[in-house]
Amino acid sequence: MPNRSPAGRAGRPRSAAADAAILAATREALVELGWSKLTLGDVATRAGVAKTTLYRRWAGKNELVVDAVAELFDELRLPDRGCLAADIEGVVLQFAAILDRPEARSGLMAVVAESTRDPALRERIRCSIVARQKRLVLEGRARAQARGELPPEPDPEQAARAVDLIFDVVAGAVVHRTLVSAEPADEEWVRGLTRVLLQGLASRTGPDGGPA
Amino acid sequence: MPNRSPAGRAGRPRSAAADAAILAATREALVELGWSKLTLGDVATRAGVAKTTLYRRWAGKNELVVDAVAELFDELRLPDRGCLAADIEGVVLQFAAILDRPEARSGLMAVVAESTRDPALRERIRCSIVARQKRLVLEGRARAQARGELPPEPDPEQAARAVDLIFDVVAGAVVHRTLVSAEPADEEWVRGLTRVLLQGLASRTGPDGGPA
Amino acid sequence: MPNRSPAGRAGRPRSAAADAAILAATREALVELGWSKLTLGDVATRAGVAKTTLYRRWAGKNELVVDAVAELFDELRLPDRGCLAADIEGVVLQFAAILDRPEARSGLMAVVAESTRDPALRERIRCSIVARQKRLVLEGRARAQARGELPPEPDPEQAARAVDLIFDVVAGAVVHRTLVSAEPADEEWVRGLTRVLLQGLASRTGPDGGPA
Amino acid sequence: MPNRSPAGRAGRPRSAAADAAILAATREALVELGWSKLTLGDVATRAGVAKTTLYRRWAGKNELVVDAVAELFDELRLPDRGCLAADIEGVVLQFAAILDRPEARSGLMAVVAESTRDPALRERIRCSIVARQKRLVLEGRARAQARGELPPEPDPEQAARAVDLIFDVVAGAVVHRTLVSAEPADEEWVRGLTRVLLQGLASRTGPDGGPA
DNA sequence: AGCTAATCGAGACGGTACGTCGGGTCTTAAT
DNA sequence: ATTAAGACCCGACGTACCGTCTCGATTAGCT
Repeated sequence: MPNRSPAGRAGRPRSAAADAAILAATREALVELGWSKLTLGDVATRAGVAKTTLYRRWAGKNELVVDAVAELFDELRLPDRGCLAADIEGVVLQFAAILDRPEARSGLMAVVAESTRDPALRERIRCSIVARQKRLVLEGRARAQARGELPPEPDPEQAARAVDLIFDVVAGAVVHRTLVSAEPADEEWVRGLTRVLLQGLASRTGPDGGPA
Repeated sequence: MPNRSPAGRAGRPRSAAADAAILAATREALVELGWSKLTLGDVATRAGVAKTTLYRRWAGKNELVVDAVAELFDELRLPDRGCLAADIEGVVLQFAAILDRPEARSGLMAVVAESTRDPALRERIRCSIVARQKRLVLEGRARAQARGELPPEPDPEQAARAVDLIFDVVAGAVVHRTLVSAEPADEEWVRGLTRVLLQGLASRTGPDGGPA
Repeated sequence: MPNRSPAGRAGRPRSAAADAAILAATREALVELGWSKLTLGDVATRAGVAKTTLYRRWAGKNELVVDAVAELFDELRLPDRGCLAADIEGVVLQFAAILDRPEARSGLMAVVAESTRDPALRERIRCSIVARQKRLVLEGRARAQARGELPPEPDPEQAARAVDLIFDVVAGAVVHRTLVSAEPADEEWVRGLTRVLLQGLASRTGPDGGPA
Repeated sequence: MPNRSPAGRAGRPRSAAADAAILAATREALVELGWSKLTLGDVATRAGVAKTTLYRRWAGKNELVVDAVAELFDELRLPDRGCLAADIEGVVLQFAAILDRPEARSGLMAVVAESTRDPALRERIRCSIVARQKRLVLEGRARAQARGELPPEPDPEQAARAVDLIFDVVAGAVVHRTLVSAEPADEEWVRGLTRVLLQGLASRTGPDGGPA
C-alpha cells in the first residue's frame, strides 16, 4: 500500500482514484515494457498524474511494483475439490496461471532480485505477496486434517518447518518451471508435482523424519 | 562466453587477459554494489580496461552478468558419498553454498527476470548455467541405477519428464528458500528436501506414474 | 539567445541566472582551453549547472559559442571624435581590441568555419554578431553626412552596396590582420587602413563609381 | 608536406602514392562532410590506407587539412592583363573562386581557428598558404612599377608595411564577403574593391601617409 | 638469393566526450 | 495541502573518434 497522508487533516486530501490509476498503469507498463524499461515518468503519464503525485505515495520503482504485482495474488483461493491432491492441484494451477501473466513474470523476479540487498523491500514482499500464498498452505493442511487425510501435528515446531519446506518446494518448482525452464506448468506437470509431494510427505513420521 | 573475434586472423588479437579481468571485476562489483547499482563503466574501471573493450565482447549488462555468474557454477561436482540420498544432499548443499554467495544472489534472479522478455538471454542462461546443473541430475541417476538404487528407465520420454520435474523441484526449492524465504538452506533443511524427493520418486511406477 | 520556454506558464520557470552563468563559463573555457578543447560537460560544470540544463537551452557547441561571443560585441560604440576619420579609427580600434581577446579569437573563426555548412548557424551569426557591427557603419555614414563630410546618397541601392563593401573590407582586414597574419591591429595600422578607405571612397562619384 | 621518412635508407620505403591518395581523400571528405565531421579513420578508409599509414605522415587533423587545402592554392597565378587594376581583379577573382569551393570553405577557417592556439600550426599555414598568396602581391607591385603605374619605393620598411596592409585588406575582404556575408565575390564586387584599393593607395605619399 | 628492416593492412586497445535518458527533487501557479 | 507541469542536478548509458599498439604479411635495398 502507498504511504498514507501524513499527520492529519488540514489541506486538500489525496486523491484515492490516483492510487488505483497508478497501480493499473504500472501493470500496463510492465506488460508492454517489462521491468527494466519501465520508468516512473512513463507510469505517471499513463496514469494521468504528475510525477510528484507518484513519489508522494511510493518511495521508488521497487515499492511501486511490489504493490502493483501483489494485487495480482489477491485472486488466489483454495478451492474445495474434495480431496487434498485435487485441492493442491487447483491452487498450484492458479499460482501458475498468475506467474504466466507478463506483468507478473517481468516484475516478480526483479523485485526479488532487488530484495537480496534491501531488507525492507524483502519484508514488503514477504507481507504483500508471500504471506498471502503461505496462508493457503496452512488452510489446505487444516482442511486435510479435518477430512482425516493428514494426521494432526503433534510437534508445532516441526509442523512449521514442514509448511516452510512444502511452500518452498511448491512455489520454487512452479517459478523455476515457468521462468527458468520456460515450460508451461500445465495440468499434467502439476499432477506429477503433486504426486511427488504427497508421496514424499506421507512418509514423514518421526521428529527426524521417517524411514531409514 | 564473450563474442569471439570475427572469422580470421588479421589485426591485433583480442586480449585473453581482459576477458578474465572483466568477469572477475563483474563479480567483485556484484558483491559490493549488487545488480542494480552495478555499472559497466565501473566494471571496466575495476578491470583496468576501457569501456569499449567491454562492449566489444558483451552486448550489455545482462550477458556480462550471466557469464560472470556462470563461472561460479563450474565448481559444482557430483560427489560419491555411497548412496543416492547422500549424493543428492551433497550436490544440493554445494548448490546452496553457491547461491549464498552475494555475487550469485544479486545477479542470478536479476538476469532471470530480464530473461522473461528476452529469449536470447534465456537461452544463454540455459546453456551457461542451467545445463551445467542438469547434467548432475543425469549423472546422479545413472550412478544410482548402476548401484541398483533406481530401476532402469523403460520409457525414455517419461524419463526425461521425470528429470525435468526433479530439476525444477530441487533448483526451485533451493532458490526459493535462499532468496525469497531468505532462510539458510542448511544441512537439516536439505535432508528434509532430499527425503521428500526420494520418497516421492520411489513410488513412481506406471506410465502415468503413481499410486492409486 | 537561448531557446525560450515553450508557450505558457505551467511548471517551474527556467532560471535566468543559469543563462548568464553558462555564457560566462563558456567564455572562461574559451580563454583557458580554446574552441576545440572546450566541452559542454566542462562548461556545465564551470557554470554549476547540469548538462541537461545546458542542452535544454542550446542545440550544441556552435550555438552556445555564438551567443557567448556575441555578448562581447555589445560594448561596441560609435565614438564622436569630431571627424569621420577619427570616428572610424576609434570604432576599428574597439573592434580590434575585442578580436584580440582570447575568447573571441578562439571562438569566432571556428563558428564561422562551421557556418559554411550550416545556414541556420550562419543566420544566427549574422543576427547576433554581424548586424551589431554593421549598424555602426550606417550610423557613422549618417553622422558624416550630417557634418557635410560625405554627400547624401542619391541612389539607395548603390548606397547599400557601398556599405556592404566597406563593411567587408574593414571587418575582413581587421580579422585577417589579427587572426591570420597574427600581427597587432594597433593605432598605426588602423590609421593606414582608415586612410586607404577614406581616400578610396572619396573618389566614388558616378553610378559605376570611380575615377576616369 | 607530410613527415619524411626518418634517417635513411634501410627497409621498405614509404609509398608515394599513399600521400596523394590521402590528400585527395581528405578534400573529398571535406566536401562531403565538412571539417567538423571529418574523421581520420574515414579519410584512411577512403584512401584505401590503414590509419597507421596516415599517422606516420601527419601529426593530426589540423596538419593534414592544411596540406590538403594548400594544394588548392597552387593554381593561383598572376595574370598579365595589361594594367594594374586588371591584374588585381584577375588574381582576386581566382582567389575568390578557390574560396568558393567547399573543400576550402570548410577547411580553411577551421585551421585558422585552431591556429589561434597553436603557433606551430600558424607557421605551417603561413608557409603553406599565406606565403603563396603574398608572393603575388609582391610580383604585382614589381610589374606595376616596371610599367610605371606605381612609383619605386624609397623606404623598404614602409613598403613592407604597405604590402602587409594591402594583403590583409584584399584577403580579408574576400574571405569576409565569401564566408561571413555569404555573398558572391563576383566581378562587379571585385571591381568595386579594386577601385577603392587603388584609389586609396594612390594618395599615399609621406612616411606617415598622405593628405590630412 | 637471401637478409634486414621499415613499411603495409587490419583491428584491438585505453581514453575522452558525446548527446540522451531516467531518477528524484524543486519551484511554480492553480485547485 | 495537494495537484499538473516542468525545470533542475545527478549519474549512467551506449557510441564515436582519437591516437597508440600489436599482429602477420609485404617489399625494397643491401649484402
